[in-house]
Amino acid sequence: MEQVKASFRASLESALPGVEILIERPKSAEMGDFAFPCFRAAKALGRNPTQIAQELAASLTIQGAELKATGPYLNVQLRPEVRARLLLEALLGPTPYGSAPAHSETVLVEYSSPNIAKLFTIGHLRSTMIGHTLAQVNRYLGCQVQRLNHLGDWGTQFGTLLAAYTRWAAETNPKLDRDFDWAEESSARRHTPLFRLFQLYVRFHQEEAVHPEMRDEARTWFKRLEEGDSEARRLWTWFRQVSLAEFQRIYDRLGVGFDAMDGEAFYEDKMPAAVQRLRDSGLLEEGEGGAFIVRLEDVGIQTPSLMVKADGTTIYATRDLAAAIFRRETYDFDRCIYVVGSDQVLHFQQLFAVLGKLDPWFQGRLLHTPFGMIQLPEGKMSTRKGNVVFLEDVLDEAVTRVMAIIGEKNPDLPDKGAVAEMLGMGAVVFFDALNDRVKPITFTWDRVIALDGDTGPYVQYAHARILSVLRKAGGTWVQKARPTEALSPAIAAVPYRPEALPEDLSGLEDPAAQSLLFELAGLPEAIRTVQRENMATALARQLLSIARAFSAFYTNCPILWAENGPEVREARLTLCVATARALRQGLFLMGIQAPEEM
RNA sequence: GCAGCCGUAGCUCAGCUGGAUAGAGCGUUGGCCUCCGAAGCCAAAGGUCGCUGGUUCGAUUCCAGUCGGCUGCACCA
Repeated sequence: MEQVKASFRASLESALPGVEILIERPKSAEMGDFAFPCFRAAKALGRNPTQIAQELAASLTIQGAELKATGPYLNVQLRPEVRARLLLEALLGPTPYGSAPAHSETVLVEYSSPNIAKLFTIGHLRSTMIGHTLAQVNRYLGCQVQRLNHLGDWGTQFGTLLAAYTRWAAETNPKLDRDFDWAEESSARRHTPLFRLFQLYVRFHQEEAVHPEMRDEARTWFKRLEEGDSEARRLWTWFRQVSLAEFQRIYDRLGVGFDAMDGEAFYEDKMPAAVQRLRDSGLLEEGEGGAFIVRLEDVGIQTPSLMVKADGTTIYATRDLAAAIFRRETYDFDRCIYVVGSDQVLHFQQLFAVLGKLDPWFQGRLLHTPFGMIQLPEGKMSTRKGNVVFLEDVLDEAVTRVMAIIGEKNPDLPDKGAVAEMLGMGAVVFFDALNDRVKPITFTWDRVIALDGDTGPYVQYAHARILSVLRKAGGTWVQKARPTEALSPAIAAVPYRPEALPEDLSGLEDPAAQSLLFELAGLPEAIRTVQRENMATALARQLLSIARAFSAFYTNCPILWAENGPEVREARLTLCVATARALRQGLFLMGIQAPEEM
């Protein structure tokens, strides 16, 4: 495939010296495999693009392909059997399709980053899954990736929690004691210590609205924590432990993992040095009320970055500063991607500006990939106010709905629970990836857990149907579509195993088969788009196109019919194997599993 | 007030660094299971791409302005 493109390019370069050659991918298989728009050439030569296309079509030749001038476009259309041969060779041949050689670029992805002592809401899904996909795709494309979970385990919010706990823990619920065995009741989420802590947190904010003086109480507690007060530290450690146990269960369900879980507290002892560096470089100035700030007007940011509060304590900007400096020393990274909501764009602009002033090394290496918030139909979600949708409720509801459908359509399915879990996660996670990450999402159950149409289960269904055909085909067909080892979140790619191709591929001349091949050809580019744009949309959409093309192929081209002859059967089964692998690989990069039956 | 993001079919959204008839899903209407899984397939209807200018051979895409919506604007994260 790539050789054909290269030879097309070479022919064009010799025919049109001095003209920049940009080869595009046509919109559909009927137009061809490669397209050369002649507009630039026309401008450079001062001639009519349609005429140029016609002349080129007449004068050039490409082995195994037809050159067609369609208006101002010069299209290369491979002969069906050549196209099938080249693409299957690329998909199943000795070299994994679309992979890139490993290179030394080190990419850090900071994502998920939940706050300790709060429950995962549907809002946390976005950072977690976008980050996971970016980590997977960058690793797949050969980068050295470090997955960082910047836990929100420090800050004034802990003052709030400590104040709330010491005020009301005993009266609210005697069982919410520091010695409470959280494992005892962990099955009932609404009764876990984490949920009770969450309730205390909400209550404090409610009462604080009436009694503003309580705010000082929280601030004092945080100061005690920051100064190393033993009681504050002891409670903090317990809060953290309880929270992490809860978080881990959700990460396990989503198949998400991390290489480092250093939270904000980890950087606590690294902040003084960071602040001192700012001071030494003359960037730190005293602002209103005795706080210390870095002015950024000269780089177009009117709001200064506050680094030390008037009471001498730190702020999240200080911790992000220390974290970036630490990460430079630890990883010597080429890129650091912060997957954080779009409500924090200003914060990251400030942070990057401060770091850039402090050390030009940081310039161009830091990237904030913002994403839109999830809102409820009635407005913004607020943990403090308590009107939130918990992520685990959404995951559970998705699984429940899938179970109901399985009970109706495939009641004899073995291992229903595991399959329902894969499909439920698939629905929720795929939905998150489907659209541009910067756009806000209004949460409704039916949207987020849709199971028909452009959804994860649609792609999973196509995969399951392929496996069903391969099972019926017998022999080793199923093995060919299976990975060689169990998949885990720690690896970025489904293990690759080359396959020999049949001699005769005439069974793939049908337009539906050709169309499927065309969509499969688009997968590597979609994966590179994910890396370039730092969002999974292109990959999710390409998988849908492949699944759709497969469904059409499946209904139009009988695979197992004996009257077709063994050559046709083998060619179509081989295409099935290639499709199953592509779907499984693509879903896996997104953190979605593909069951063989559903 | 200043800054950023977003306005594409009834609804939810794609549209790849400007380019071939603007594409999907949901919903609506009508077809398709005595042959591989109907969680599916096929077809129809539905759009002056918010508005006005500008750049260009060519703008949904780039620029300016304008209207509408969302977000942020120092001691929360």
